[in-house]
Amino acid sequence: METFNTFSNTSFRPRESLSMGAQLHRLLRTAIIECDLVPGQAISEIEMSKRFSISRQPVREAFIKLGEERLIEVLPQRGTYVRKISVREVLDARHLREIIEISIVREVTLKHDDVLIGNLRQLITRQQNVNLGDSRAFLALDEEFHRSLALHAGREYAWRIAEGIKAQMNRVRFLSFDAATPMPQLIAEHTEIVNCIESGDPDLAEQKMESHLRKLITSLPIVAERYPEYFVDD
Amino acid sequence: METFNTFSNTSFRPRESLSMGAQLHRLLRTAIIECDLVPGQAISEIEMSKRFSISRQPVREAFIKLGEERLIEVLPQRGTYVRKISVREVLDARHLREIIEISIVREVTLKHDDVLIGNLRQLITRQQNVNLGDSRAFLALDEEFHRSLALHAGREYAWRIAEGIKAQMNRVRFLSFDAATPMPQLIAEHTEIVNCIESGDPDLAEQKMESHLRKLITSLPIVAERYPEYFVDD
DNA sequence: CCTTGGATACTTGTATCCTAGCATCCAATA
DNA sequence: TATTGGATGCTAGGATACAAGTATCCAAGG
Repeated sequence: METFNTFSNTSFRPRESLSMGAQLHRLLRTAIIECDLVPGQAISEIEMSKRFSISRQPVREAFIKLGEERLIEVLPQRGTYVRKISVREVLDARHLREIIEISIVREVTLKHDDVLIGNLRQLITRQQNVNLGDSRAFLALDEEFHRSLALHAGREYAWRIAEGIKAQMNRVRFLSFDAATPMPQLIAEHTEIVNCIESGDPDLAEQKMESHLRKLITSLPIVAERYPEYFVDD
Repeated sequence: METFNTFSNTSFRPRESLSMGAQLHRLLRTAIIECDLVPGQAISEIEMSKRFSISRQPVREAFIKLGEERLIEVLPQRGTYVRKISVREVLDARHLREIIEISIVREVTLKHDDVLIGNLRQLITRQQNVNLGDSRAFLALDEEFHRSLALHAGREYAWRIAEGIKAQMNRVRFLSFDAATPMPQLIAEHTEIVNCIESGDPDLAEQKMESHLRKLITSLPIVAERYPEYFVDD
Protein backbone atom coordinates (compact mmCIF):
# COMPACT_ATOMS: atom_id res chain seq x y z
CA MET A 1 0.00 0.00 0.00
CA GLU A 2 3.00 2.29 0.39
CA THR A 3 3.25 3.08 -3.27
CA PHE A 4 1.81 6.50 -2.54
CA ASN A 5 3.61 9.30 -0.88
CA THR A 6 2.13 12.75 -1.21
CA PHE A 7 -1.51 11.94 -1.09
CA SER A 8 -1.25 9.06 1.29
CA ASN A 9 -2.38 11.24 4.16
CA THR A 10 -5.18 12.82 2.24
CA SER A 11 -8.67 11.82 3.11
CA PHE A 12 -12.13 12.91 2.23
CA ARG A 13 -14.22 15.32 4.09
CA PRO A 14 -17.82 15.29 2.97
CA ARG A 15 -17.25 18.48 1.03
CA GLU A 16 -20.46 20.20 0.25
CA SER A 17 -22.00 19.67 -3.15
CA LEU A 18 -19.29 17.53 -4.67
CA SER A 19 -19.72 13.81 -5.08
CA MET A 20 -17.15 11.37 -3.83
CA GLY A 21 -16.43 10.30 -7.38
CA ALA A 22 -15.73 13.87 -8.44
CA GLN A 23 -13.50 14.48 -5.44
CA LEU A 24 -11.57 11.30 -6.01
CA HIS A 25 -11.20 12.17 -9.68
CA ARG A 26 -9.52 15.46 -8.84
CA LEU A 27 -7.32 13.85 -6.25
CA LEU A 28 -6.13 11.08 -8.54
CA ARG A 29 -5.71 13.51 -11.41
CA THR A 30 -3.29 15.58 -9.38
CA ALA A 31 -1.56 12.46 -8.11
CA ILE A 32 -0.97 11.26 -11.66
CA ILE A 33 0.23 14.63 -12.92
CA GLU A 34 2.63 14.90 -10.02
CA CYS A 35 3.76 11.33 -10.57
CA ASP A 36 2.73 10.14 -7.15
CA LEU A 37 1.10 7.52 -9.30
CA VAL A 38 3.80 6.73 -11.79
CA PRO A 39 3.22 5.88 -15.47
CA GLY A 40 2.72 2.17 -15.93
CA GLN A 41 1.65 1.61 -12.36
CA ALA A 42 -1.27 -0.73 -11.82
CA ILE A 43 -4.15 0.58 -9.79
CA SER A 44 -7.49 -1.03 -9.06
CA GLU A 45 -10.95 -0.02 -8.04
CA ILE A 46 -10.86 -2.16 -4.91
CA GLU A 47 -7.47 -0.83 -3.91
CA MET A 48 -8.67 2.76 -4.11
CA SER A 49 -11.98 2.02 -2.44
CA LYS A 50 -10.14 0.52 0.53
CA ARG A 51 -7.59 3.30 0.51
CA PHE A 52 -10.21 6.00 0.90
CA SER A 53 -12.84 3.97 2.71
CA ILE A 54 -15.49 4.35 0.07
CA SER A 55 -17.20 1.81 -2.15
CA ARG A 56 -16.11 0.80 -5.61
CA GLN A 57 -18.87 2.80 -7.22
CA PRO A 58 -17.42 6.33 -6.89
CA VAL A 59 -13.97 4.95 -7.67
CA ARG A 60 -15.36 3.58 -10.89
CA GLU A 61 -16.75 6.93 -11.86
CA ALA A 62 -13.43 8.59 -11.19
CA PHE A 63 -11.66 5.94 -13.25
CA ILE A 64 -13.98 6.48 -16.17
CA LYS A 65 -13.26 10.19 -16.20
CA LEU A 66 -9.52 9.62 -15.93
CA GLY A 67 -9.78 7.15 -18.77
CA GLU A 68 -11.41 9.75 -20.99
CA GLU A 69 -8.62 12.17 -20.17
CA ARG A 70 -6.19 9.44 -21.21
CA LEU A 71 -4.49 9.53 -17.87
CA ILE A 72 -5.27 5.91 -17.14
CA GLU A 73 -6.20 2.91 -19.24
CA VAL A 74 -9.04 0.68 -18.13
CA LEU A 75 -8.76 -2.84 -19.48
CA PRO A 76 -11.92 -4.83 -18.74
CA GLN A 77 -11.35 -7.98 -16.76
CA ARG A 78 -7.64 -7.29 -16.71
CA GLY A 79 -6.84 -4.21 -14.78
CA THR A 80 -6.30 -0.48 -14.81
CA TYR A 81 -2.99 1.21 -15.35
CA VAL A 82 -1.61 4.71 -15.24
CA ARG A 83 -0.92 5.48 -18.88
CA LYS A 84 2.65 5.87 -19.89
CA ILE A 85 3.41 9.19 -21.51
CA SER A 86 3.28 9.27 -25.29
CA VAL A 87 5.69 11.76 -26.83
CA ARG A 88 3.47 12.04 -29.85
CA GLU A 89 0.39 12.71 -27.78
CA VAL A 90 2.17 15.33 -25.69
CA LEU A 91 3.34 17.12 -28.82
CA ASP A 92 -0.16 17.03 -30.27
CA ALA A 93 -1.58 18.42 -27.05
CA ARG A 94 1.08 21.10 -27.00
CA HIS A 95 0.27 22.10 -30.55
CA LEU A 96 -3.39 22.42 -29.71
CA ARG A 97 -2.65 24.42 -26.63
CA GLU A 98 -0.45 26.74 -28.63
CA ILE A 99 -3.11 27.71 -31.11
CA ILE A 100 -5.62 28.22 -28.30
CA GLU A 101 -3.39 30.32 -26.10
CA ILE A 102 -2.04 32.39 -28.94
CA SER A 103 -5.57 33.25 -29.89
CA ILE A 104 -6.23 34.21 -26.28
CA VAL A 105 -3.15 36.35 -25.79
CA ARG A 106 -3.98 38.29 -28.94
CA GLU A 107 -7.45 38.99 -27.62
CA VAL A 108 -6.34 40.27 -24.23
CA THR A 109 -3.59 42.36 -25.79
CA LEU A 110 -6.18 44.23 -27.82
CA LYS A 111 -8.29 44.80 -24.72
CA HIS A 112 -5.91 46.94 -22.64
CA ASP A 113 -7.26 45.66 -19.35
CA ASP A 114 -5.29 47.30 -16.54
CA VAL A 115 -6.82 45.06 -13.91
CA LEU A 116 -5.55 42.02 -15.76
CA ILE A 117 -2.05 43.49 -16.04
CA GLY A 118 -2.03 44.08 -12.29
CA ASN A 119 -3.22 40.56 -11.56
CA LEU A 120 -0.61 39.05 -13.84
CA ARG A 121 2.23 41.04 -12.30
CA GLN A 122 1.04 40.00 -8.86
CA LEU A 123 1.08 36.37 -9.94
CA ILE A 124 4.59 36.77 -11.27
CA THR A 125 5.69 38.18 -7.93
CA ARG A 126 4.22 35.17 -6.20
CA GLN A 127 6.04 32.94 -8.65
CA GLN A 128 9.31 34.64 -7.75
CA ASN A 129 8.68 33.88 -4.10
CA VAL A 130 8.25 30.16 -4.66
CA ASN A 131 11.04 28.10 -3.16
CA LEU A 132 13.30 26.59 -5.75
CA GLY A 133 12.34 22.98 -6.16
CA ASP A 134 8.72 23.40 -5.08
CA SER A 135 7.43 22.25 -8.42
CA ARG A 136 3.88 21.83 -7.17
CA ALA A 137 3.55 25.41 -6.04
CA PHE A 138 5.10 26.81 -9.18
CA LEU A 139 3.03 24.69 -11.50
CA ALA A 140 -0.11 25.85 -9.71
CA LEU A 141 0.85 29.50 -10.11
CA ASP A 142 1.78 28.95 -13.72
CA GLU A 143 -1.64 27.43 -14.32
CA GLU A 144 -3.24 30.44 -12.68
CA PHE A 145 -1.25 32.78 -14.88
CA HIS A 146 -2.47 31.22 -18.08
CA ARG A 147 -5.97 30.78 -16.69
CA SER A 148 -6.17 34.48 -15.91
CA LEU A 149 -5.43 35.25 -19.53
CA ALA A 150 -8.17 32.93 -20.74
CA LEU A 151 -10.80 34.20 -18.33
CA HIS A 152 -10.07 37.85 -19.03
CA ALA A 153 -10.50 37.07 -22.70
CA GLY A 154 -13.92 35.68 -21.86
CA ARG A 155 -12.87 32.25 -23.00
CA GLU A 156 -14.08 30.12 -20.11
CA TYR A 157 -15.16 27.47 -22.56
CA ALA A 158 -11.84 27.34 -24.34
CA TRP A 159 -10.08 27.15 -21.01
CA ARG A 160 -12.18 24.22 -19.89
CA ILE A 161 -11.12 22.37 -23.00
CA ALA A 162 -7.52 23.46 -22.61
CA GLU A 163 -7.45 22.08 -19.07
CA GLY A 164 -8.19 18.63 -20.39
CA ILE A 165 -5.54 18.98 -23.02
CA LYS A 166 -2.94 20.09 -20.56
CA ALA A 167 -3.21 17.11 -18.26
CA GLN A 168 -0.84 15.15 -20.47
CA MET A 169 1.57 18.04 -20.80
CA ASN A 170 1.64 18.79 -17.12
CA ARG A 171 3.02 15.38 -16.32
CA VAL A 172 5.99 16.20 -18.50
CA ARG A 173 6.29 19.69 -17.12
CA PHE A 174 6.28 18.39 -13.59
CA LEU A 175 9.13 16.05 -14.39
CA SER A 176 10.97 18.70 -16.35
CA PHE A 177 11.36 21.01 -13.39
CA ASP A 178 13.98 18.65 -12.04
CA ALA A 179 15.60 18.03 -15.36
CA ALA A 180 15.20 20.69 -17.98
CA THR A 181 13.41 23.97 -17.50
CA PRO A 182 14.66 26.34 -14.82
CA MET A 183 11.93 28.24 -13.02
CA PRO A 184 13.59 31.69 -13.28
CA GLN A 185 13.55 31.49 -17.05
CA LEU A 186 9.85 30.71 -17.11
CA ILE A 187 9.22 33.68 -14.85
CA ALA A 188 11.21 35.91 -17.16
CA GLU A 189 9.12 34.73 -20.09
CA HIS A 190 5.93 35.46 -18.21
CA THR A 191 7.20 38.96 -17.55
CA GLU A 192 7.96 39.50 -21.21
CA ILE A 193 4.47 38.37 -22.17
CA VAL A 194 2.88 40.79 -19.71
CA ASN A 195 5.06 43.60 -21.03
CA CYS A 196 3.87 42.90 -24.56
CA ILE A 197 0.26 42.87 -23.43
CA GLU A 198 0.74 46.14 -21.61
CA SER A 199 2.36 47.81 -24.60
CA GLY A 200 -0.51 46.58 -26.76
CA ASP A 201 1.55 44.72 -29.33
CA PRO A 202 -0.41 41.59 -30.29
CA ASP A 203 2.14 40.29 -32.79
CA LEU A 204 4.97 40.47 -30.30
CA ALA A 205 2.77 39.04 -27.55
CA GLU A 206 1.93 36.13 -29.83
CA GLN A 207 5.57 35.60 -30.61
CA LYS A 208 6.57 35.59 -26.96
CA MET A 209 3.77 33.23 -26.03
CA GLU A 210 4.67 30.90 -28.85
CA SER A 211 8.28 30.85 -27.81
CA HIS A 212 7.22 30.29 -24.21
CA LEU A 213 5.01 27.33 -25.03
CA ARG A 214 7.52 25.78 -27.39
CA LYS A 215 10.05 25.34 -24.63
CA LEU A 216 8.31 22.04 -23.95
CA ILE A 217 9.47 20.73 -27.31
CA THR A 218 13.09 20.95 -26.29
CA SER A 219 12.61 19.75 -22.74
CA LEU A 220 10.48 16.77 -23.76
CA PRO A 221 13.29 14.61 -25.19
CA ILE A 222 15.43 15.41 -22.17
CA VAL A 223 12.73 14.22 -19.83
CA ALA A 224 11.98 11.20 -22.01
CA GLU A 225 15.64 10.20 -21.87
CA ARG A 226 15.86 10.73 -18.15
CA TYR A 227 12.73 8.74 -17.32
CA PRO A 228 12.52 6.19 -20.15
CA GLU A 229 10.37 3.82 -18.07
CA TYR A 230 7.64 6.49 -17.90
CA PHE A 231 7.32 6.75 -21.67
CA VAL A 232 5.87 4.56 -24.35
CA ASP A 233 7.54 4.71 -27.72
CA ASP A 234 5.31 5.45 -30.67
CA MET B 1 -42.74 6.61 -22.63
CA GLU B 2 -43.55 7.79 -26.13
CA THR B 3 -41.42 10.87 -25.91
CA PHE B 4 -38.90 9.21 -28.19
CA ASN B 5 -39.27 8.65 -31.85
CA THR B 6 -36.22 7.76 -33.84
CA PHE B 7 -34.39 5.63 -31.39
CA SER B 8 -37.43 4.09 -29.81
CA ASN B 9 -36.96 0.91 -31.78
CA THR B 10 -33.28 0.72 -31.13
CA SER B 11 -32.07 -1.94 -28.77
CA PHE B 12 -28.79 -3.31 -27.65
CA ARG B 13 -27.04 -6.26 -29.03
CA PRO B 14 -24.19 -7.39 -26.83
CA ARG B 15 -21.70 -5.81 -29.18
CA GLU B 16 -18.28 -7.19 -28.68
CA SER B 17 -15.84 -5.24 -26.55
CA LEU B 18 -18.01 -2.25 -25.79
CA SER B 19 -19.66 -1.84 -22.43
CA MET B 20 -23.37 -1.16 -22.14
CA GLY B 21 -22.62 2.22 -20.62
CA ALA B 22 -20.44 3.18 -23.57
CA GLN B 23 -23.05 1.99 -26.07
CA LEU B 24 -25.83 3.84 -24.32
CA HIS B 25 -23.68 6.95 -24.20
CA ARG B 26 -23.27 6.95 -27.96
CA LEU B 27 -26.92 6.27 -28.51
CA LEU B 28 -28.10 9.05 -26.23
CA ARG B 29 -25.50 11.42 -27.62
CA THR B 30 -26.87 10.98 -31.10
CA ALA B 31 -30.44 11.21 -29.82
CA ILE B 32 -29.70 14.53 -28.15
CA ILE B 33 -27.86 15.97 -31.13
CA GLU B 34 -30.71 14.96 -33.40
CA CYS B 35 -33.23 16.36 -30.93
CA ASP B 36 -34.99 13.07 -30.39
CA LEU B 37 -34.39 14.09 -26.84
CA VAL B 38 -35.27 17.76 -26.87
CA PRO B 39 -33.54 20.48 -24.85
CA GLY B 40 -35.13 20.87 -21.46
CA GLN B 41 -36.59 17.40 -21.46
CA ALA B 42 -36.37 15.47 -18.21
CA ILE B 43 -34.81 12.05 -18.37
CA SER B 44 -33.97 9.69 -15.54
CA GLU B 45 -31.72 6.76 -14.87
CA ILE B 46 -34.60 4.47 -14.05
CA GLU B 47 -36.53 5.47 -17.16
CA MET B 48 -33.57 4.65 -19.41
CA SER B 49 -32.75 1.43 -17.56
CA LYS B 50 -36.30 0.21 -18.12
CA ARG B 51 -36.31 1.46 -21.68
CA PHE B 52 -33.27 -0.58 -22.65
CA SER B 53 -33.67 -3.40 -20.17
CA ILE B 54 -30.42 -2.78 -18.39
CA SER B 55 -29.64 -1.78 -14.84
CA ARG B 56 -29.19 1.75 -13.59
CA GLN B 57 -25.46 1.35 -13.31
CA PRO B 58 -24.52 1.59 -17.01
CA VAL B 59 -27.09 4.33 -17.44
CA ARG B 60 -25.37 6.25 -14.71
CA GLU B 61 -22.04 6.00 -16.45
CA ALA B 62 -23.55 7.19 -19.70
CA PHE B 63 -25.16 10.12 -17.90
CA ILE B 64 -21.87 11.13 -16.33
CA LYS B 65 -20.18 11.24 -19.72
CA LEU B 66 -23.01 13.23 -21.25
CA GLY B 67 -22.83 15.60 -18.31
CA GLU B 68 -19.15 16.25 -18.99
CA GLU B 69 -19.97 16.99 -22.59
CA ARG B 70 -22.54 19.47 -21.33
CA LEU B 71 -25.29 17.70 -23.21
CA ILE B 72 -27.26 16.96 -20.07
CA GLU B 73 -27.33 18.40 -16.58
CA VAL B 74 -27.36 16.04 -13.64
CA LEU B 75 -28.89 17.59 -10.54
CA PRO B 76 -28.40 15.37 -7.50
CA GLN B 77 -31.60 14.38 -5.75
CA ARG B 78 -33.63 16.35 -8.26
CA GLY B 79 -33.32 15.00 -11.72
CA THR B 80 -31.48 15.00 -15.00
CA TYR B 81 -32.34 17.21 -17.93
CA VAL B 82 -31.24 17.62 -21.50
CA ARG B 83 -29.37 20.91 -21.44
CA LYS B 84 -30.89 23.76 -23.30
CA ILE B 85 -28.63 25.25 -25.94
CA SER B 86 -26.56 28.22 -24.87
CA VAL B 87 -25.88 30.67 -27.68
CA ARG B 88 -22.76 31.83 -25.94
CA GLU B 89 -21.46 28.30 -25.50
CA VAL B 90 -22.14 27.43 -29.12
CA LEU B 91 -20.28 30.52 -30.29
CA ASP B 92 -17.35 29.69 -28.04
CA ALA B 93 -17.27 26.15 -29.35
CA ARG B 94 -17.46 27.44 -32.89
CA HIS B 95 -14.55 29.78 -32.29
CA LEU B 96 -12.45 26.96 -30.94
CA ARG B 97 -13.36 24.72 -33.81
CA GLU B 98 -12.40 27.43 -36.25
CA ILE B 99 -8.88 27.86 -34.99
CA ILE B 100 -8.40 24.10 -34.91
CA GLU B 101 -9.75 23.40 -38.38
CA ILE B 102 -7.97 26.34 -39.96
CA SER B 103 -4.74 25.02 -38.59
CA ILE B 104 -5.58 21.62 -40.03
CA VAL B 105 -6.57 22.81 -43.50
CA ARG B 106 -3.33 24.75 -43.76
CA GLU B 107 -1.38 21.63 -42.94
CA VAL B 108 -3.07 19.40 -45.48
CA THR B 109 -2.84 22.07 -48.17
CA LEU B 110 0.93 22.09 -47.79
CA LYS B 111 1.04 18.31 -48.03
CA HIS B 112 -0.29 17.81 -51.58
CA ASP B 113 -1.84 14.45 -50.76
CA ASP B 114 -3.59 13.15 -53.89
CA VAL B 115 -5.23 10.30 -52.01
CA LEU B 116 -6.85 12.79 -49.68
CA ILE B 117 -8.11 14.89 -52.57
CA GLY B 118 -9.70 11.81 -54.11
CA ASN B 119 -11.34 10.81 -50.85
CA LEU B 120 -12.71 14.29 -50.31
CA ARG B 121 -14.18 14.50 -53.80
CA GLN B 122 -15.75 11.10 -53.31
CA LEU B 123 -17.32 12.30 -50.07
CA ILE B 124 -18.68 15.37 -51.82
CA THR B 125 -20.25 13.16 -54.46
CA ARG B 126 -21.94 11.14 -51.74
CA GLN B 127 -23.13 14.38 -50.17
CA GLN B 128 -24.70 15.36 -53.47
CA ASN B 129 -26.58 12.08 -53.55
CA VAL B 130 -28.15 12.61 -50.15
CA ASN B 131 -31.90 13.12 -50.32
CA LEU B 132 -32.88 16.67 -49.53
CA GLY B 133 -34.15 16.74 -46.00
CA ASP B 134 -32.16 13.76 -44.80
CA SER B 135 -30.30 15.82 -42.26
CA ARG B 136 -28.91 12.81 -40.47
CA ALA B 137 -27.19 11.40 -43.52
CA PHE B 138 -25.78 14.74 -44.58
CA LEU B 139 -24.52 15.61 -41.13
CA ALA B 140 -22.73 12.27 -40.97
CA LEU B 141 -21.04 12.85 -44.34
CA ASP B 142 -20.13 16.37 -43.34
CA GLU B 143 -18.50 15.01 -40.21
CA GLU B 144 -16.57 12.53 -42.29
CA PHE B 145 -15.38 15.28 -44.59
CA HIS B 146 -13.87 17.31 -41.80
CA ARG B 147 -12.59 14.21 -40.06
CA SER B 148 -10.72 13.16 -43.18
CA LEU B 149 -8.93 16.48 -43.18
CA ALA B 150 -7.90 16.07 -39.57
CA LEU B 151 -6.70 12.51 -39.92
CA HIS B 152 -4.70 13.21 -43.07
CA ALA B 153 -3.02 16.03 -41.20
CA GLY B 154 -2.05 13.49 -38.57
CA ARG B 155 -4.13 15.28 -35.98
CA GLU B 156 -6.07 12.40 -34.46
CA TYR B 157 -5.65 14.00 -31.08
CA ALA B 158 -6.95 17.37 -32.18
CA TRP B 159 -9.87 15.66 -33.84
CA ARG B 160 -10.77 13.79 -30.69
CA ILE B 161 -10.94 17.08 -28.84
CA ALA B 162 -12.84 18.72 -31.67
CA GLU B 163 -15.45 15.98 -31.58
CA GLY B 164 -16.31 16.88 -28.02
CA ILE B 165 -16.47 20.54 -28.91
CA LYS B 166 -18.76 19.93 -31.83
CA ALA B 167 -21.48 18.14 -29.91
CA GLN B 168 -23.01 21.47 -28.91
CA MET B 169 -22.70 22.89 -32.39
CA ASN B 170 -24.20 19.87 -34.08
CA ARG B 171 -27.46 20.28 -32.22
CA VAL B 172 -27.75 23.70 -33.79
CA ARG B 173 -26.64 22.47 -37.16
CA PHE B 174 -29.18 19.69 -37.09
CA LEU B 175 -31.94 22.18 -36.41
CA SER B 176 -30.59 24.62 -38.98
CA PHE B 177 -31.02 22.23 -41.88
CA ASP B 178 -34.74 22.84 -41.68
CA ALA B 179 -34.45 26.53 -41.08
CA ALA B 180 -31.33 28.21 -42.28
CA THR B 181 -28.51 26.52 -44.14
CA PRO B 182 -29.31 24.85 -47.46
CA MET B 183 -27.38 21.68 -48.14
CA PRO B 184 -26.33 22.58 -51.70
CA GLN B 185 -24.52 25.65 -50.45
CA LEU B 186 -22.57 23.63 -47.93
CA ILE B 187 -21.59 21.19 -50.64
CA ALA B 188 -20.41 24.05 -52.84
CA GLU B 189 -18.26 25.33 -50.00
CA HIS B 190 -16.75 21.91 -49.50
CA THR B 191 -15.90 21.82 -53.18
CA GLU B 192 -14.21 25.19 -52.97
CA ILE B 193 -12.13 24.07 -50.02
CA VAL B 194 -10.97 20.96 -51.86
CA ASN B 195 -10.08 23.06 -54.90
CA CYS B 196 -7.94 25.32 -52.75
CA ILE B 197 -6.22 22.33 -51.18
CA GLU B 198 -5.55 20.87 -54.60
CA SER B 199 -4.13 24.09 -55.95
CA GLY B 200 -1.89 24.32 -52.89
CA ASP B 201 -2.97 27.73 -51.72
CA PRO B 202 -3.03 27.63 -47.91
CA ASP B 203 -4.15 31.22 -47.45
CA LEU B 204 -7.13 30.81 -49.73
CA ALA B 205 -7.95 27.43 -48.21
CA GLU B 206 -7.90 29.03 -44.79
CA GLN B 207 -10.16 31.80 -45.98
CA LYS B 208 -12.67 29.39 -47.50
CA MET B 209 -12.69 27.22 -44.41
CA GLU B 210 -13.15 30.23 -42.17
CA SER B 211 -16.04 31.44 -44.26
CA HIS B 212 -17.52 27.94 -44.27
CA LEU B 213 -17.39 27.58 -40.52
CA ARG B 214 -18.69 31.08 -39.86
CA LYS B 215 -21.97 30.30 -41.56
CA LEU B 216 -23.11 29.03 -38.19
CA ILE B 217 -22.88 32.53 -36.76
CA THR B 218 -25.60 33.77 -39.06
CA SER B 219 -27.79 30.69 -38.85
CA LEU B 220 -27.63 30.54 -35.06
CA PRO B 221 -29.93 33.50 -34.33
CA ILE B 222 -32.38 32.20 -36.91
CA VAL B 223 -32.53 28.83 -35.23
CA ALA B 224 -32.69 30.41 -31.79
CA GLU B 225 -35.66 32.48 -32.88
CA ARG B 226 -37.40 29.55 -34.45
CA TYR B 227 -36.95 27.23 -31.49
CA PRO B 228 -36.86 29.62 -28.51
CA GLU B 229 -37.93 26.87 -26.10
CA TYR B 230 -34.73 24.97 -26.91
CA PHE B 231 -32.45 27.81 -25.91
CA VAL B 232 -31.41 29.32 -22.62
CA ASP B 233 -30.66 33.01 -22.63
CA ASP B 234 -27.29 34.07 -21.29
C1' DC C 1 12.70 -30.37 -20.31
C1' DC C 2 8.63 -28.66 -22.44
C1' DT C 3 3.73 -28.47 -23.00
C1' DT C 4 -0.85 -28.35 -21.43
C1' DG C 5 -4.91 -27.96 -18.71
C1' DG C 6 -7.22 -26.54 -14.83
C1' DA C 7 -7.66 -24.41 -10.14
C1' DT C 8 -7.30 -20.04 -8.21
C1' DA C 9 -7.07 -15.33 -7.40
C1' DC C 10 -7.34 -11.46 -9.28
C1' DT C 11 -9.67 -7.81 -12.48
C1' DT C 12 -13.73 -4.89 -14.31
C1' DG C 13 -18.89 -5.05 -15.72
C1' DT C 14 -23.57 -5.34 -14.16
C1' DA C 15 -27.56 -5.75 -11.03
C1' DT C 16 -29.82 -4.65 -6.89
C1' DC C 17 -30.62 -2.54 -2.58
C1' DC C 18 -30.34 1.20 0.66
C1' DT C 19 -29.71 6.17 1.82
C1' DA C 20 -30.47 10.98 1.65
C1' DG C 21 -32.24 15.04 -0.35
C1' DC C 22 -35.72 17.68 -2.99
C1' DA C 23 -40.55 18.79 -4.79
C1' DT C 24 -45.22 18.38 -4.55
C1' DC C 25 -49.57 17.96 -2.58
C1' DC C 26 -52.77 18.44 1.01
C1' DA C 27 -54.61 18.98 5.34
C1' DA C 28 -54.32 21.43 9.71
C1' DT C 29 -54.01 25.90 11.65
C1' DA C 30 -53.90 30.91 12.41
C1' DT D 1 -57.89 33.02 2.91
C1' DA D 2 -53.09 32.41 3.57
C1' DT D 3 -49.49 29.84 5.73
C1' DT D 4 -47.23 26.03 7.43
C1' DG D 5 -45.73 21.45 8.16
C1' DG D 6 -45.59 16.79 7.21
C1' DA D 7 -46.58 12.55 4.30
C1' DT D 8 -45.40 10.80 -0.01
C1' DG D 9 -43.09 9.78 -4.15
C1' DC D 10 -39.73 11.05 -6.93
C1' DT D 11 -34.58 11.76 -7.84
C1' DA D 12 -29.45 10.60 -7.89
C1' DG D 13 -25.45 8.93 -4.78
C1' DG D 14 -23.40 5.14 -2.67
C1' DA D 15 -22.77 0.22 -0.96
C1' DT D 16 -22.86 -4.42 -1.82
C1' DA D 17 -23.44 -8.84 -4.23
C1' DC D 18 -22.89 -11.38 -8.24
C1' DA D 19 -21.24 -12.43 -13.06
C1' DA D 20 -17.79 -13.03 -16.44
C1' DG D 21 -13.30 -12.67 -18.32
C1' DT D 22 -8.06 -12.80 -17.70
C1' DA D 23 -3.39 -13.90 -15.88
C1' DT D 24 -0.79 -16.80 -13.13
C1' DC D 25 0.84 -20.75 -11.06
C1' DC D 26 1.49 -25.52 -10.72
C1' DA D 27 1.10 -30.16 -11.40
C1' DA D 28 0.30 -33.91 -14.66
C1' DG D 29 1.69 -35.96 -18.88
C1' DG D 30 4.28 -36.24 -23.16
